[in-house]
Amino acid sequence: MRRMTARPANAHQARLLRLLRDGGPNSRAQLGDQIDLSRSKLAVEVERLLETGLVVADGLAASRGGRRSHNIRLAPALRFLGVDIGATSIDVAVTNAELEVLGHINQPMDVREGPVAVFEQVLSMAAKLRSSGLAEEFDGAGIGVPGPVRFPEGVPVAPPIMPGWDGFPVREALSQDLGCPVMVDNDVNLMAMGEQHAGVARSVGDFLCVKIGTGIGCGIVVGGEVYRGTTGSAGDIGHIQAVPDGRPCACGNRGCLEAHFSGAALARDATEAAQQGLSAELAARLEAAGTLSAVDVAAAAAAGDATALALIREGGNRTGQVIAGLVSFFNPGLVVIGGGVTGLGHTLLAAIRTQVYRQSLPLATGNLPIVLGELGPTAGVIGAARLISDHLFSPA
Amino acid sequence: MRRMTARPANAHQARLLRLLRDGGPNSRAQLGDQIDLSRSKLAVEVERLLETGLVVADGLAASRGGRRSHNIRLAPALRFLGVDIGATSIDVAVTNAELEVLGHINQPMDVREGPVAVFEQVLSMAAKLRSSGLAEEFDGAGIGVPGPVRFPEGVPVAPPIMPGWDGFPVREALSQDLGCPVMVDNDVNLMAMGEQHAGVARSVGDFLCVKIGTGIGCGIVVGGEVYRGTTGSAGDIGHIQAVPDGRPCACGNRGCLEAHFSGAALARDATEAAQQGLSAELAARLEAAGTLSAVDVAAAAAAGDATALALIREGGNRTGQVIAGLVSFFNPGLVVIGGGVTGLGHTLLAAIRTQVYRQSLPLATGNLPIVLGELGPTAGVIGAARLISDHLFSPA
DNA sequence: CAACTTTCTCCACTGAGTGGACAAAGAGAG
DNA sequence: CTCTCTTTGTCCACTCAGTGGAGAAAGTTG
Repeated sequence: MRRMTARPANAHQARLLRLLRDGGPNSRAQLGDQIDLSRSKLAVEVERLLETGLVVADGLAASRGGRRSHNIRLAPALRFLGVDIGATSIDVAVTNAELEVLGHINQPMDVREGPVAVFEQVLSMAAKLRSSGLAEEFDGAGIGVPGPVRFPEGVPVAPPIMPGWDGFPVREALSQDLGCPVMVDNDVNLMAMGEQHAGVARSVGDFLCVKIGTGIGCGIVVGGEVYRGTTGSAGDIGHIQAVPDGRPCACGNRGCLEAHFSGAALARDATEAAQQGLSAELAARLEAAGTLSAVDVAAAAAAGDATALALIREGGNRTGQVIAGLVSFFNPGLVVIGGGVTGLGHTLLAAIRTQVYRQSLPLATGNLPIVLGELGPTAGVIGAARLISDHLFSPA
Repeated sequence: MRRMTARPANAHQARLLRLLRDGGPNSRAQLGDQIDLSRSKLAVEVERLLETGLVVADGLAASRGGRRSHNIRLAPALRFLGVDIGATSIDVAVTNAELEVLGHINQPMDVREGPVAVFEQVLSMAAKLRSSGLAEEFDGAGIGVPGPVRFPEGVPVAPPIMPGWDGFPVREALSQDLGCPVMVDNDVNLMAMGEQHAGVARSVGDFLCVKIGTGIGCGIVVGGEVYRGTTGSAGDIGHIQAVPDGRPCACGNRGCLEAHFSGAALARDATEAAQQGLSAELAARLEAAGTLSAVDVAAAAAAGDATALALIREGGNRTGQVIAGLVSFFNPGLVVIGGGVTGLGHTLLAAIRTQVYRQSLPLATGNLPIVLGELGPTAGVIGAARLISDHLFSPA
């Protein structure tokens, strides 16, 4: 089953694998410039990696005025599977060892159906990708779930929106089914890793990645590493109080951010507004579809509907207030906004920025970019692939 | 001048020095159990440390059924200076290499007098400790200032309550004056390091340390290391909005936590209450002293004054709400409450606990102790000594 | 073809670290 | 007191990671 039987034997080899993953194919000489090793030692370690098959030398590069270099690259047949389980859909992608997405499919789904039903879908999607010729087998898989995870074991804990998943051995089950190593993490953390690897957060050490979808979560990256907290629930900002004595939330409290702004809350507020006759635009869409979603609000806003715009702005203000607090506390070098609601675009971003720049101190905001994620739905799957590759490209 | 000329030559030696600092005197055999080195190699490194004089072997320990062991300990003459500059007072202490406080003095002061005047006081306090025979010279000094610091350079940046300190080269100036290496940090971070080294936070990897004094700040420890943020302002929670459209704050905004609860805010509110005739107890104290401070409120509360208790409770609730948000976000393993206002004791702690346990999700609070710091004013100076010893006990 | 670059390989040498043998020094049993 | 066992510390030969220099291989430029 499992194909990538070899693992780097020491820290040098792990380092080399990551350099090749992040920097693409390279000559020995170029690798030598990026790693603190003599040419001799480097050659030895590369040789060993070639023996294991993790790395191949294919062809000669063009000369740069001297002897032509051998191109060293990660084994081109290596394949990682990235799975991003949201509240209402599944994303599955195949990547090569450089974490480039070779194929990506998406399906609607409801997490509340429980892990067994969801895994069936994931496996059939993986099979579909495999049968399309993108991969024979997978060398590793990363998977994100929309709730807190006990990271070392790869098991969800007390996930509010995923009844039936509590304690389910996701890592072990999927590893059995796929016949390869698996790592599990919170979906928000994977989005952060994705934007860090291939998106807006490259070369930023400390940043926050706020994902606004059905719920709201926040990935925290400290010194280039995802911070998960003591019990794996770090970044769970959806239940921070945004409005004193505000709307009741599913968690039992009142005024939680998530109760006031999220995909679900926005749909609810838009429906209310339509029923109260506040917006002809929204009412028409409700009439047509029978139900409203965040996408409808985005469309209405794009069409210039004042009510829709006001809803987005208010939600952005709430979110911005909470983020302002987090910025004061955490002093990040970057804030990334992502998730399904980014379809709301710059109206949302402007509202968030206004609040943060107004409320936080200049020292924290002076040089703080607040930007939309640039990878969209691929952030999660790339992050998932990166998670497992980080694991496999570390000393055994 | 400088006495501790030697520094550990490699990571092993640094590790050994820290083991001896944190675990006290030890035999070679016991050290071997705590470090991943063969006895032979260990003996070599210990021998080298003995040669440098950083470490001494004095006497034999009692036998445990075999050959008696030599006691290896850090040079008993090593002395660190810990300085904690608050808004209204200075704490200075001398410690030995194990960071035990040998002498500690405190003086009232006003940071707004500027760095030159304050440093004069610090130096005279240090001289006093020296002349009392506790130290001949200092091998290193750590200093905490009540504002953000550019850590690598040891320079305060844009400190709101310390006009005149912005950009002042604290590290370099003090190093010149004392003739020893100096490290500078935010006072709150030092308090966190102190409680981590010798207080309630031993053996906790991720925790928050909230210091409520003239202002409010929060030390953040991630994986045993202080997290300082991108510009050194991490943990600056005093200006998180606690009350929408609340009291005006010195920073220009409204409703900042610090404007509603802090030593200064409490004094102001108590004075108002006394003048409005809400509390005979507070009015009497105001009459007697001409002015009220947080200490008066604490005393009135201890005497059972309802108004004072209400003020403390309300402040605790505000603070607790903010901390609840931080707990959701950061998912710490411990929250420590410290600073001058801890004199308010369990009324304050109870209010904070109530808010946090009520508002944050069970997964984050399930096993979360919220406790008062156990070191009081020595936390800062111990943290300062630890800061410089961490620096000196690292490979050169 | 000569001169110069760049890349890669080979090899002798250094030095960190290991593990086992053994010496030193004590406790406890008979 | 002697013998055995335990604990601590020292010594030494050996392994292996890593270095740096010499030089071969394979180009470009003039």
